[in-house]
Amino acid sequence: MKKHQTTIFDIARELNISKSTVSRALTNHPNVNEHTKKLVLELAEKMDYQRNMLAISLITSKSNTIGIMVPEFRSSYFPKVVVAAQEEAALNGYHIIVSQSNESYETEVANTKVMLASQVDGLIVSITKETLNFDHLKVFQRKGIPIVFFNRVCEEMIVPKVIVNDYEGAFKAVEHLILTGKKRIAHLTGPSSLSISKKRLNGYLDALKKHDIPVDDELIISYDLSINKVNIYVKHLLSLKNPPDAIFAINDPTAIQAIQVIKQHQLKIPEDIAIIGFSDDYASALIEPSLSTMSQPIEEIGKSAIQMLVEQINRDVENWKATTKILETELIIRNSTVKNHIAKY
Amino acid sequence: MKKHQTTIFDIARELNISKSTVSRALTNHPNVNEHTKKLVLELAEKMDYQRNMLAISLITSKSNTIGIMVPEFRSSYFPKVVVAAQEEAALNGYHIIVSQSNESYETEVANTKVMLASQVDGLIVSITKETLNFDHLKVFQRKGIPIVFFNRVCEEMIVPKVIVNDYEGAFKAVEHLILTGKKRIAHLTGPSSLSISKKRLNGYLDALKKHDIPVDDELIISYDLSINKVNIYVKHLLSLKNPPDAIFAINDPTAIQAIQVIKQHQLKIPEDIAIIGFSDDYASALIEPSLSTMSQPIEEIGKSAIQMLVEQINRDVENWKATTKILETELIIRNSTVKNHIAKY
DNA sequence: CCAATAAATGGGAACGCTCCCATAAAATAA
DNA sequence: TTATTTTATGGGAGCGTTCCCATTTATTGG
Repeated sequence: MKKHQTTIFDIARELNISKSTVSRALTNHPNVNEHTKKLVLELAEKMDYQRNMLAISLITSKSNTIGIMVPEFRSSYFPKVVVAAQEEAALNGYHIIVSQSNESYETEVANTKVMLASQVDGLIVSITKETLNFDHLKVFQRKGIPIVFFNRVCEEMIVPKVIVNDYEGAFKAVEHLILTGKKRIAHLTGPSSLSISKKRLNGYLDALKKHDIPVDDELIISYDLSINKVNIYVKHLLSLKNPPDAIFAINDPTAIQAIQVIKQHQLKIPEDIAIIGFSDDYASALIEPSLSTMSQPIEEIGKSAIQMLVEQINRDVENWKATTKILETELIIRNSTVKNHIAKY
Repeated sequence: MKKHQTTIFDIARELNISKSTVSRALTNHPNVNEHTKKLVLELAEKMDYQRNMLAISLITSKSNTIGIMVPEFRSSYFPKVVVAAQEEAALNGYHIIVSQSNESYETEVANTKVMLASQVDGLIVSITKETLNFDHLKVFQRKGIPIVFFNRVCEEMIVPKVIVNDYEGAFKAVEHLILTGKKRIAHLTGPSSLSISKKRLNGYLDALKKHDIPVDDELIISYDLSINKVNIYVKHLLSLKNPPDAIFAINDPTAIQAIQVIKQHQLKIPEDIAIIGFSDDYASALIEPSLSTMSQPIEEIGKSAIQMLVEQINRDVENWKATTKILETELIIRNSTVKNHIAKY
């Protein structure tokens, strides 16, 4: 049980002045006697006084808190975004409260209530793979609390978004595989409810089309992103009568898992089968063989999302903007697609 | 600018009843007419009502917020702890606010003020490598706000702590190197201000002593944990007239970096030089050669810290306990110390 | 049918602070 | 010296709740 915390009233009593004067001294208000101010400041220090942001937030109806909602923390992607967002938020005088929904729609909805109750001034969110209904997020718009989406965005809501050019990233990844001579390229993708799945799939399809490679539905596997299932699907691909000579995985964890399976099958990477991922996770450069991938500017994503959110927070609801910031991806060639490639990084 | 948020007063006005009745309906108080309650609940739902935790926290002087202070987010260790802590906190009805001090004492002190102003109910903290004075943390004790340390603890403060058995972990790691036949074992350690550095160093020394291996100060390098400096020190070690045949690194990022350098020097791992780390980072199993390491129960650490903190929060200050929970490490043998070892994991 | 008890409701204070308005004290102008 | 401005201070309301006490309304017993 917390003790009584020193309040401006305690200081006022001690100094025999009014709480108003103490408040002024503490907030650097011009109308205070320098001497009084000094006394107050010294006593405040001595009494371990710390202003109660709860009370201030209540008055100003501004909590200086930004909520961050992410679907999971298993891959390194979301933790990295959160870290970058936290830093940028701090620079802007906000602190963050983070909720993670474990890819569950129900949890996401529940977390939404917590955010509301905590009086967040704004929200940056990446939805779960299950989220199809967005009423729980639209509440925020109605209440005049801005939202910025990143990575996994809601297409039907007209709000700011920060994404990477998934289509083009996928296109470049697949084209890279083609240019290294691969002809039967499989694609391990996520659920079609996520726009990133759709966009990356389209990039994949269009790259094949451009190079006149026929699309084989057998080689396109859409799964729920639970990493332990990758084994099954990769084994399945390898067991086809006409197996793929390359795999484009929707993200690096998937690709890394695929590499493990392929190594167990004694196949040579990239000669027998090449692999490319998406996101450039920390481990991708370290794994053997090192993983070619499309890098995303993850820190930039977290930072931009916060910046766009802070702008919205400071705007009246009528002046809300709904710009979508599209960041570019970059092809990182490593040994999983090109033997003995000397990596830039 | 946020709009006016629905309050119990708005609901009361609409229904022509008093705010007290609305409050009772909303909090499941026994003394409300079932019918009134139903009306209130329905209208609350319709008006997107959400209780204002700020106001409630102000009254109850309980914010249901736990502060987490960590020194950095570059290694995967602290993010993992934070994620685990967040989950456990949520289970206990708390949300967390995280601050990261970037290994700066000044920032740590500043963050401390934010925590206080945010009225956290408790704090779990791992100090920076620079922190030698603990006044900023002792304030919390005086105010009756409990602290639990983890990983990098403050020895002079008598509060609960969650650590791993660093001494024994180091001892086992070094003994493992000795048992694989290594005789000149270097140690890359952190600054001596951190108790983990001291304890791991002692484990290292005692393991050598037990096996009658002379200590060579030339082989013990203490550095500030900025990962880019590892290159310099490892190169230095390799250039010695009598270079080491093994390295025990204080943590996995250091070990991984060391592996990169050693590979550049065309030395064979583990034949020419073996490496062992500490913590079992995600990348350690994936790197080539895979890294032997002492695994720590990271999730367990975050979870325990929160549990111990919550217990303290619910106790009166006079009954505060100061138990130290020591978790065990486990030797994970991989290819950086034993050629072609079939890993358990 | 009226007193006594139970159930339901209303109103005020309080949490710690800021902000506005009123007042008091000091400094300047007439 | 008195009026006027400036500077410094005090007091009250309000932010959105909960909690306590008082009051009203409904229910039960004699």
